[in-house]
Amino acid sequence: MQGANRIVFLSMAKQLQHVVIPCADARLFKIPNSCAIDQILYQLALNTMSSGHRYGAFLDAAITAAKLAIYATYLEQGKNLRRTGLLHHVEPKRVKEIVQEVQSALTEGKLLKTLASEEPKYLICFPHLWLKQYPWNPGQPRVGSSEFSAAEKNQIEKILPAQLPNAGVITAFQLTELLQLLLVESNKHSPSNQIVLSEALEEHIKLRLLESGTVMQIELMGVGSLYALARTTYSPKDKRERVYSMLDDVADFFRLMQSWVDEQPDVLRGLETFNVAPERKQEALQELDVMLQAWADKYHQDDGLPMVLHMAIGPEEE
Amino acid sequence: MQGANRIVFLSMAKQLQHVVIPCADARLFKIPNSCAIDQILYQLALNTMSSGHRYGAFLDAAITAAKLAIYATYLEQGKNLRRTGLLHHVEPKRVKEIVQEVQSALTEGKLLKTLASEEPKYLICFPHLWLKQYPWNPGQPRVGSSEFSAAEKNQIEKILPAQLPNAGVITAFQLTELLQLLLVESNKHSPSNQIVLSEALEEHIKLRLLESGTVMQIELMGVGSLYALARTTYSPKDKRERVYSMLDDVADFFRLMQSWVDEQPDVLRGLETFNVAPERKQEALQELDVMLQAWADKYHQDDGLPMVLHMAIGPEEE
DNA sequence: GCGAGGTCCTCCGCCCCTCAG
DNA sequence: CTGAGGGGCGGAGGACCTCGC
Repeated sequence: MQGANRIVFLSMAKQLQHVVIPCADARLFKIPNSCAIDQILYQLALNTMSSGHRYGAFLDAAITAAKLAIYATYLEQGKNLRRTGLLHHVEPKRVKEIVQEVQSALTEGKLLKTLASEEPKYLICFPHLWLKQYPWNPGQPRVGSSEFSAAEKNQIEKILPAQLPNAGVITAFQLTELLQLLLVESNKHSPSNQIVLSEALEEHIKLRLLESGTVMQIELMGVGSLYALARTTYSPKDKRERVYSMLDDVADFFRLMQSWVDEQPDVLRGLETFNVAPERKQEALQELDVMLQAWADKYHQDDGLPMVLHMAIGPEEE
Repeated sequence: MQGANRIVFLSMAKQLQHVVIPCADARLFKIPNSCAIDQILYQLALNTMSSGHRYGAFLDAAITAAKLAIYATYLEQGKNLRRTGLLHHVEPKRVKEIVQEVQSALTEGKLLKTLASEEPKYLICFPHLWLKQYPWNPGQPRVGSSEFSAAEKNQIEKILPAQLPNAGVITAFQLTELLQLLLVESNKHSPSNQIVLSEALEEHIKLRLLESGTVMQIELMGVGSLYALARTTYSPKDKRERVYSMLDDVADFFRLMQSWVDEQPDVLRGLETFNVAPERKQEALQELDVMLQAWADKYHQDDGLPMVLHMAIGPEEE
């Protein structure tokens, strides 16, 4: 393995631009026999899972939400296990476990299995860990491993893109080590919910990192692969910012609508459906935008009650 | 059992107004370590489960949503089982099962476990079935069972509220029979997803019916209970209409925001935060309402493109 | 790389029962 | 009617392996 005069052939450094079928509306099919909640759940699942969360993580989050709902009922029903169980069709024994789990989360700070803000930590934190563990300064060889001769290292570097973060190029083994380390750190941070890095999980994470363009794979003919850090942040799509805004908006919109259902004062729901002439569409949207801002400005007063307004407008469905 | 001169004492006909702890914000606790998606899931769980859906039904719906997301990825990835599995950390074998399940739902019309499909039909349809099976006409005795003497029947009827649907009063046994029948009908309608009426499930449904005020229980001292239909519709809270509107709004708002993320044309997102003086609040909200309608009217044109606008405004969180 | 097949373990959604306060 | 035990079944998430293409 240790390179004598072995010839290192490099395939194109590829950023794994996989064939993505131009089937952008794959996700738009109508769910047969569904209601509004089903639609919302589907939207959530799409956003969650296509941003890199595991399938199981989404299910866990949904289960956690349901457990919290059970806990809320439990409190509302005067801490009556049996009754709560009956209302939700859950075994009283199970209700008790759930209540204890939620309580220990609320008081002792134990963590529930939520999506915990962000993308999976092992994806978000990965670039930072790499930069820390394998720093690189201009002038040094990128390839740290002693498996390669100076000539080989040179050859490898030639094929790398010009603009790379200041991080070393590492071997497959080192990559696995990094992932291992990441999980250990992550587990240290949250003592419950211990994750073990199974082979299956490792492969999943590697594919996510490659597919998102965070990591770049350099194939060496016959002797495995090297890996380079391509970006300092994990970002599955460049729409990231917009996706976050969307989810925040939806969550807060939901909260407001719930207040509206509960007939809280000072909450207004607006719903307008109408038809607009195509040629006046832009004009209309622009006028609305200006109008709203003017309205908010007009009534704004620094020491007043903080208010928030959410709005979305677009073509009607069907 | 068959009544001779047995004295039938009735406890107060009770509509089971159970003690509800004035802990209306039980459901408002902050989820530790959560993100927007977690909040949305929690809102969904609360609404789903407090409207009578089973705990397991919500989980099933979430699982179905995740399966659909997997199917979407599968299509996007050019029908590559292994890759899809890797991306979402699911066994390829499992992916295959999921794909087949979704496909047979889309093509053969097999039903997925959505909330709509399992919409507590057994709650919604129950009053109608009762009316059909045990009709009652003014003048007849309400109590059909031959277990009771005319005097006893009279005694029972005196205790009933004045305004009841035109349905007979039935025994516990007949109630169970009704539930049984309901499940059979429901299963006939959807050959997959067979539900069996276990004792636990029966108790769950009965409590839901009582707790929602759909059914009324009349306790006979020592000799079991009778049941009367109190309303012709199942409505857990009187907020039902508003809840539906909310969920529809949120789902459609979500759809529009998704279009905004994808930078579709003609989609506008609006977000305004500002402070308003308490004394001008009402004025401001009213002006906004009027302004929006005027705006929609101004640009409306019968043969134009159908557009929809969603808005919610209220106090900011915290 | 891909699909197809098999095996294992564990958790948990459900089902039922009893008994003491 | 409540809590607190008991026992049991089945499905499915998760992980592992080999084989043939």
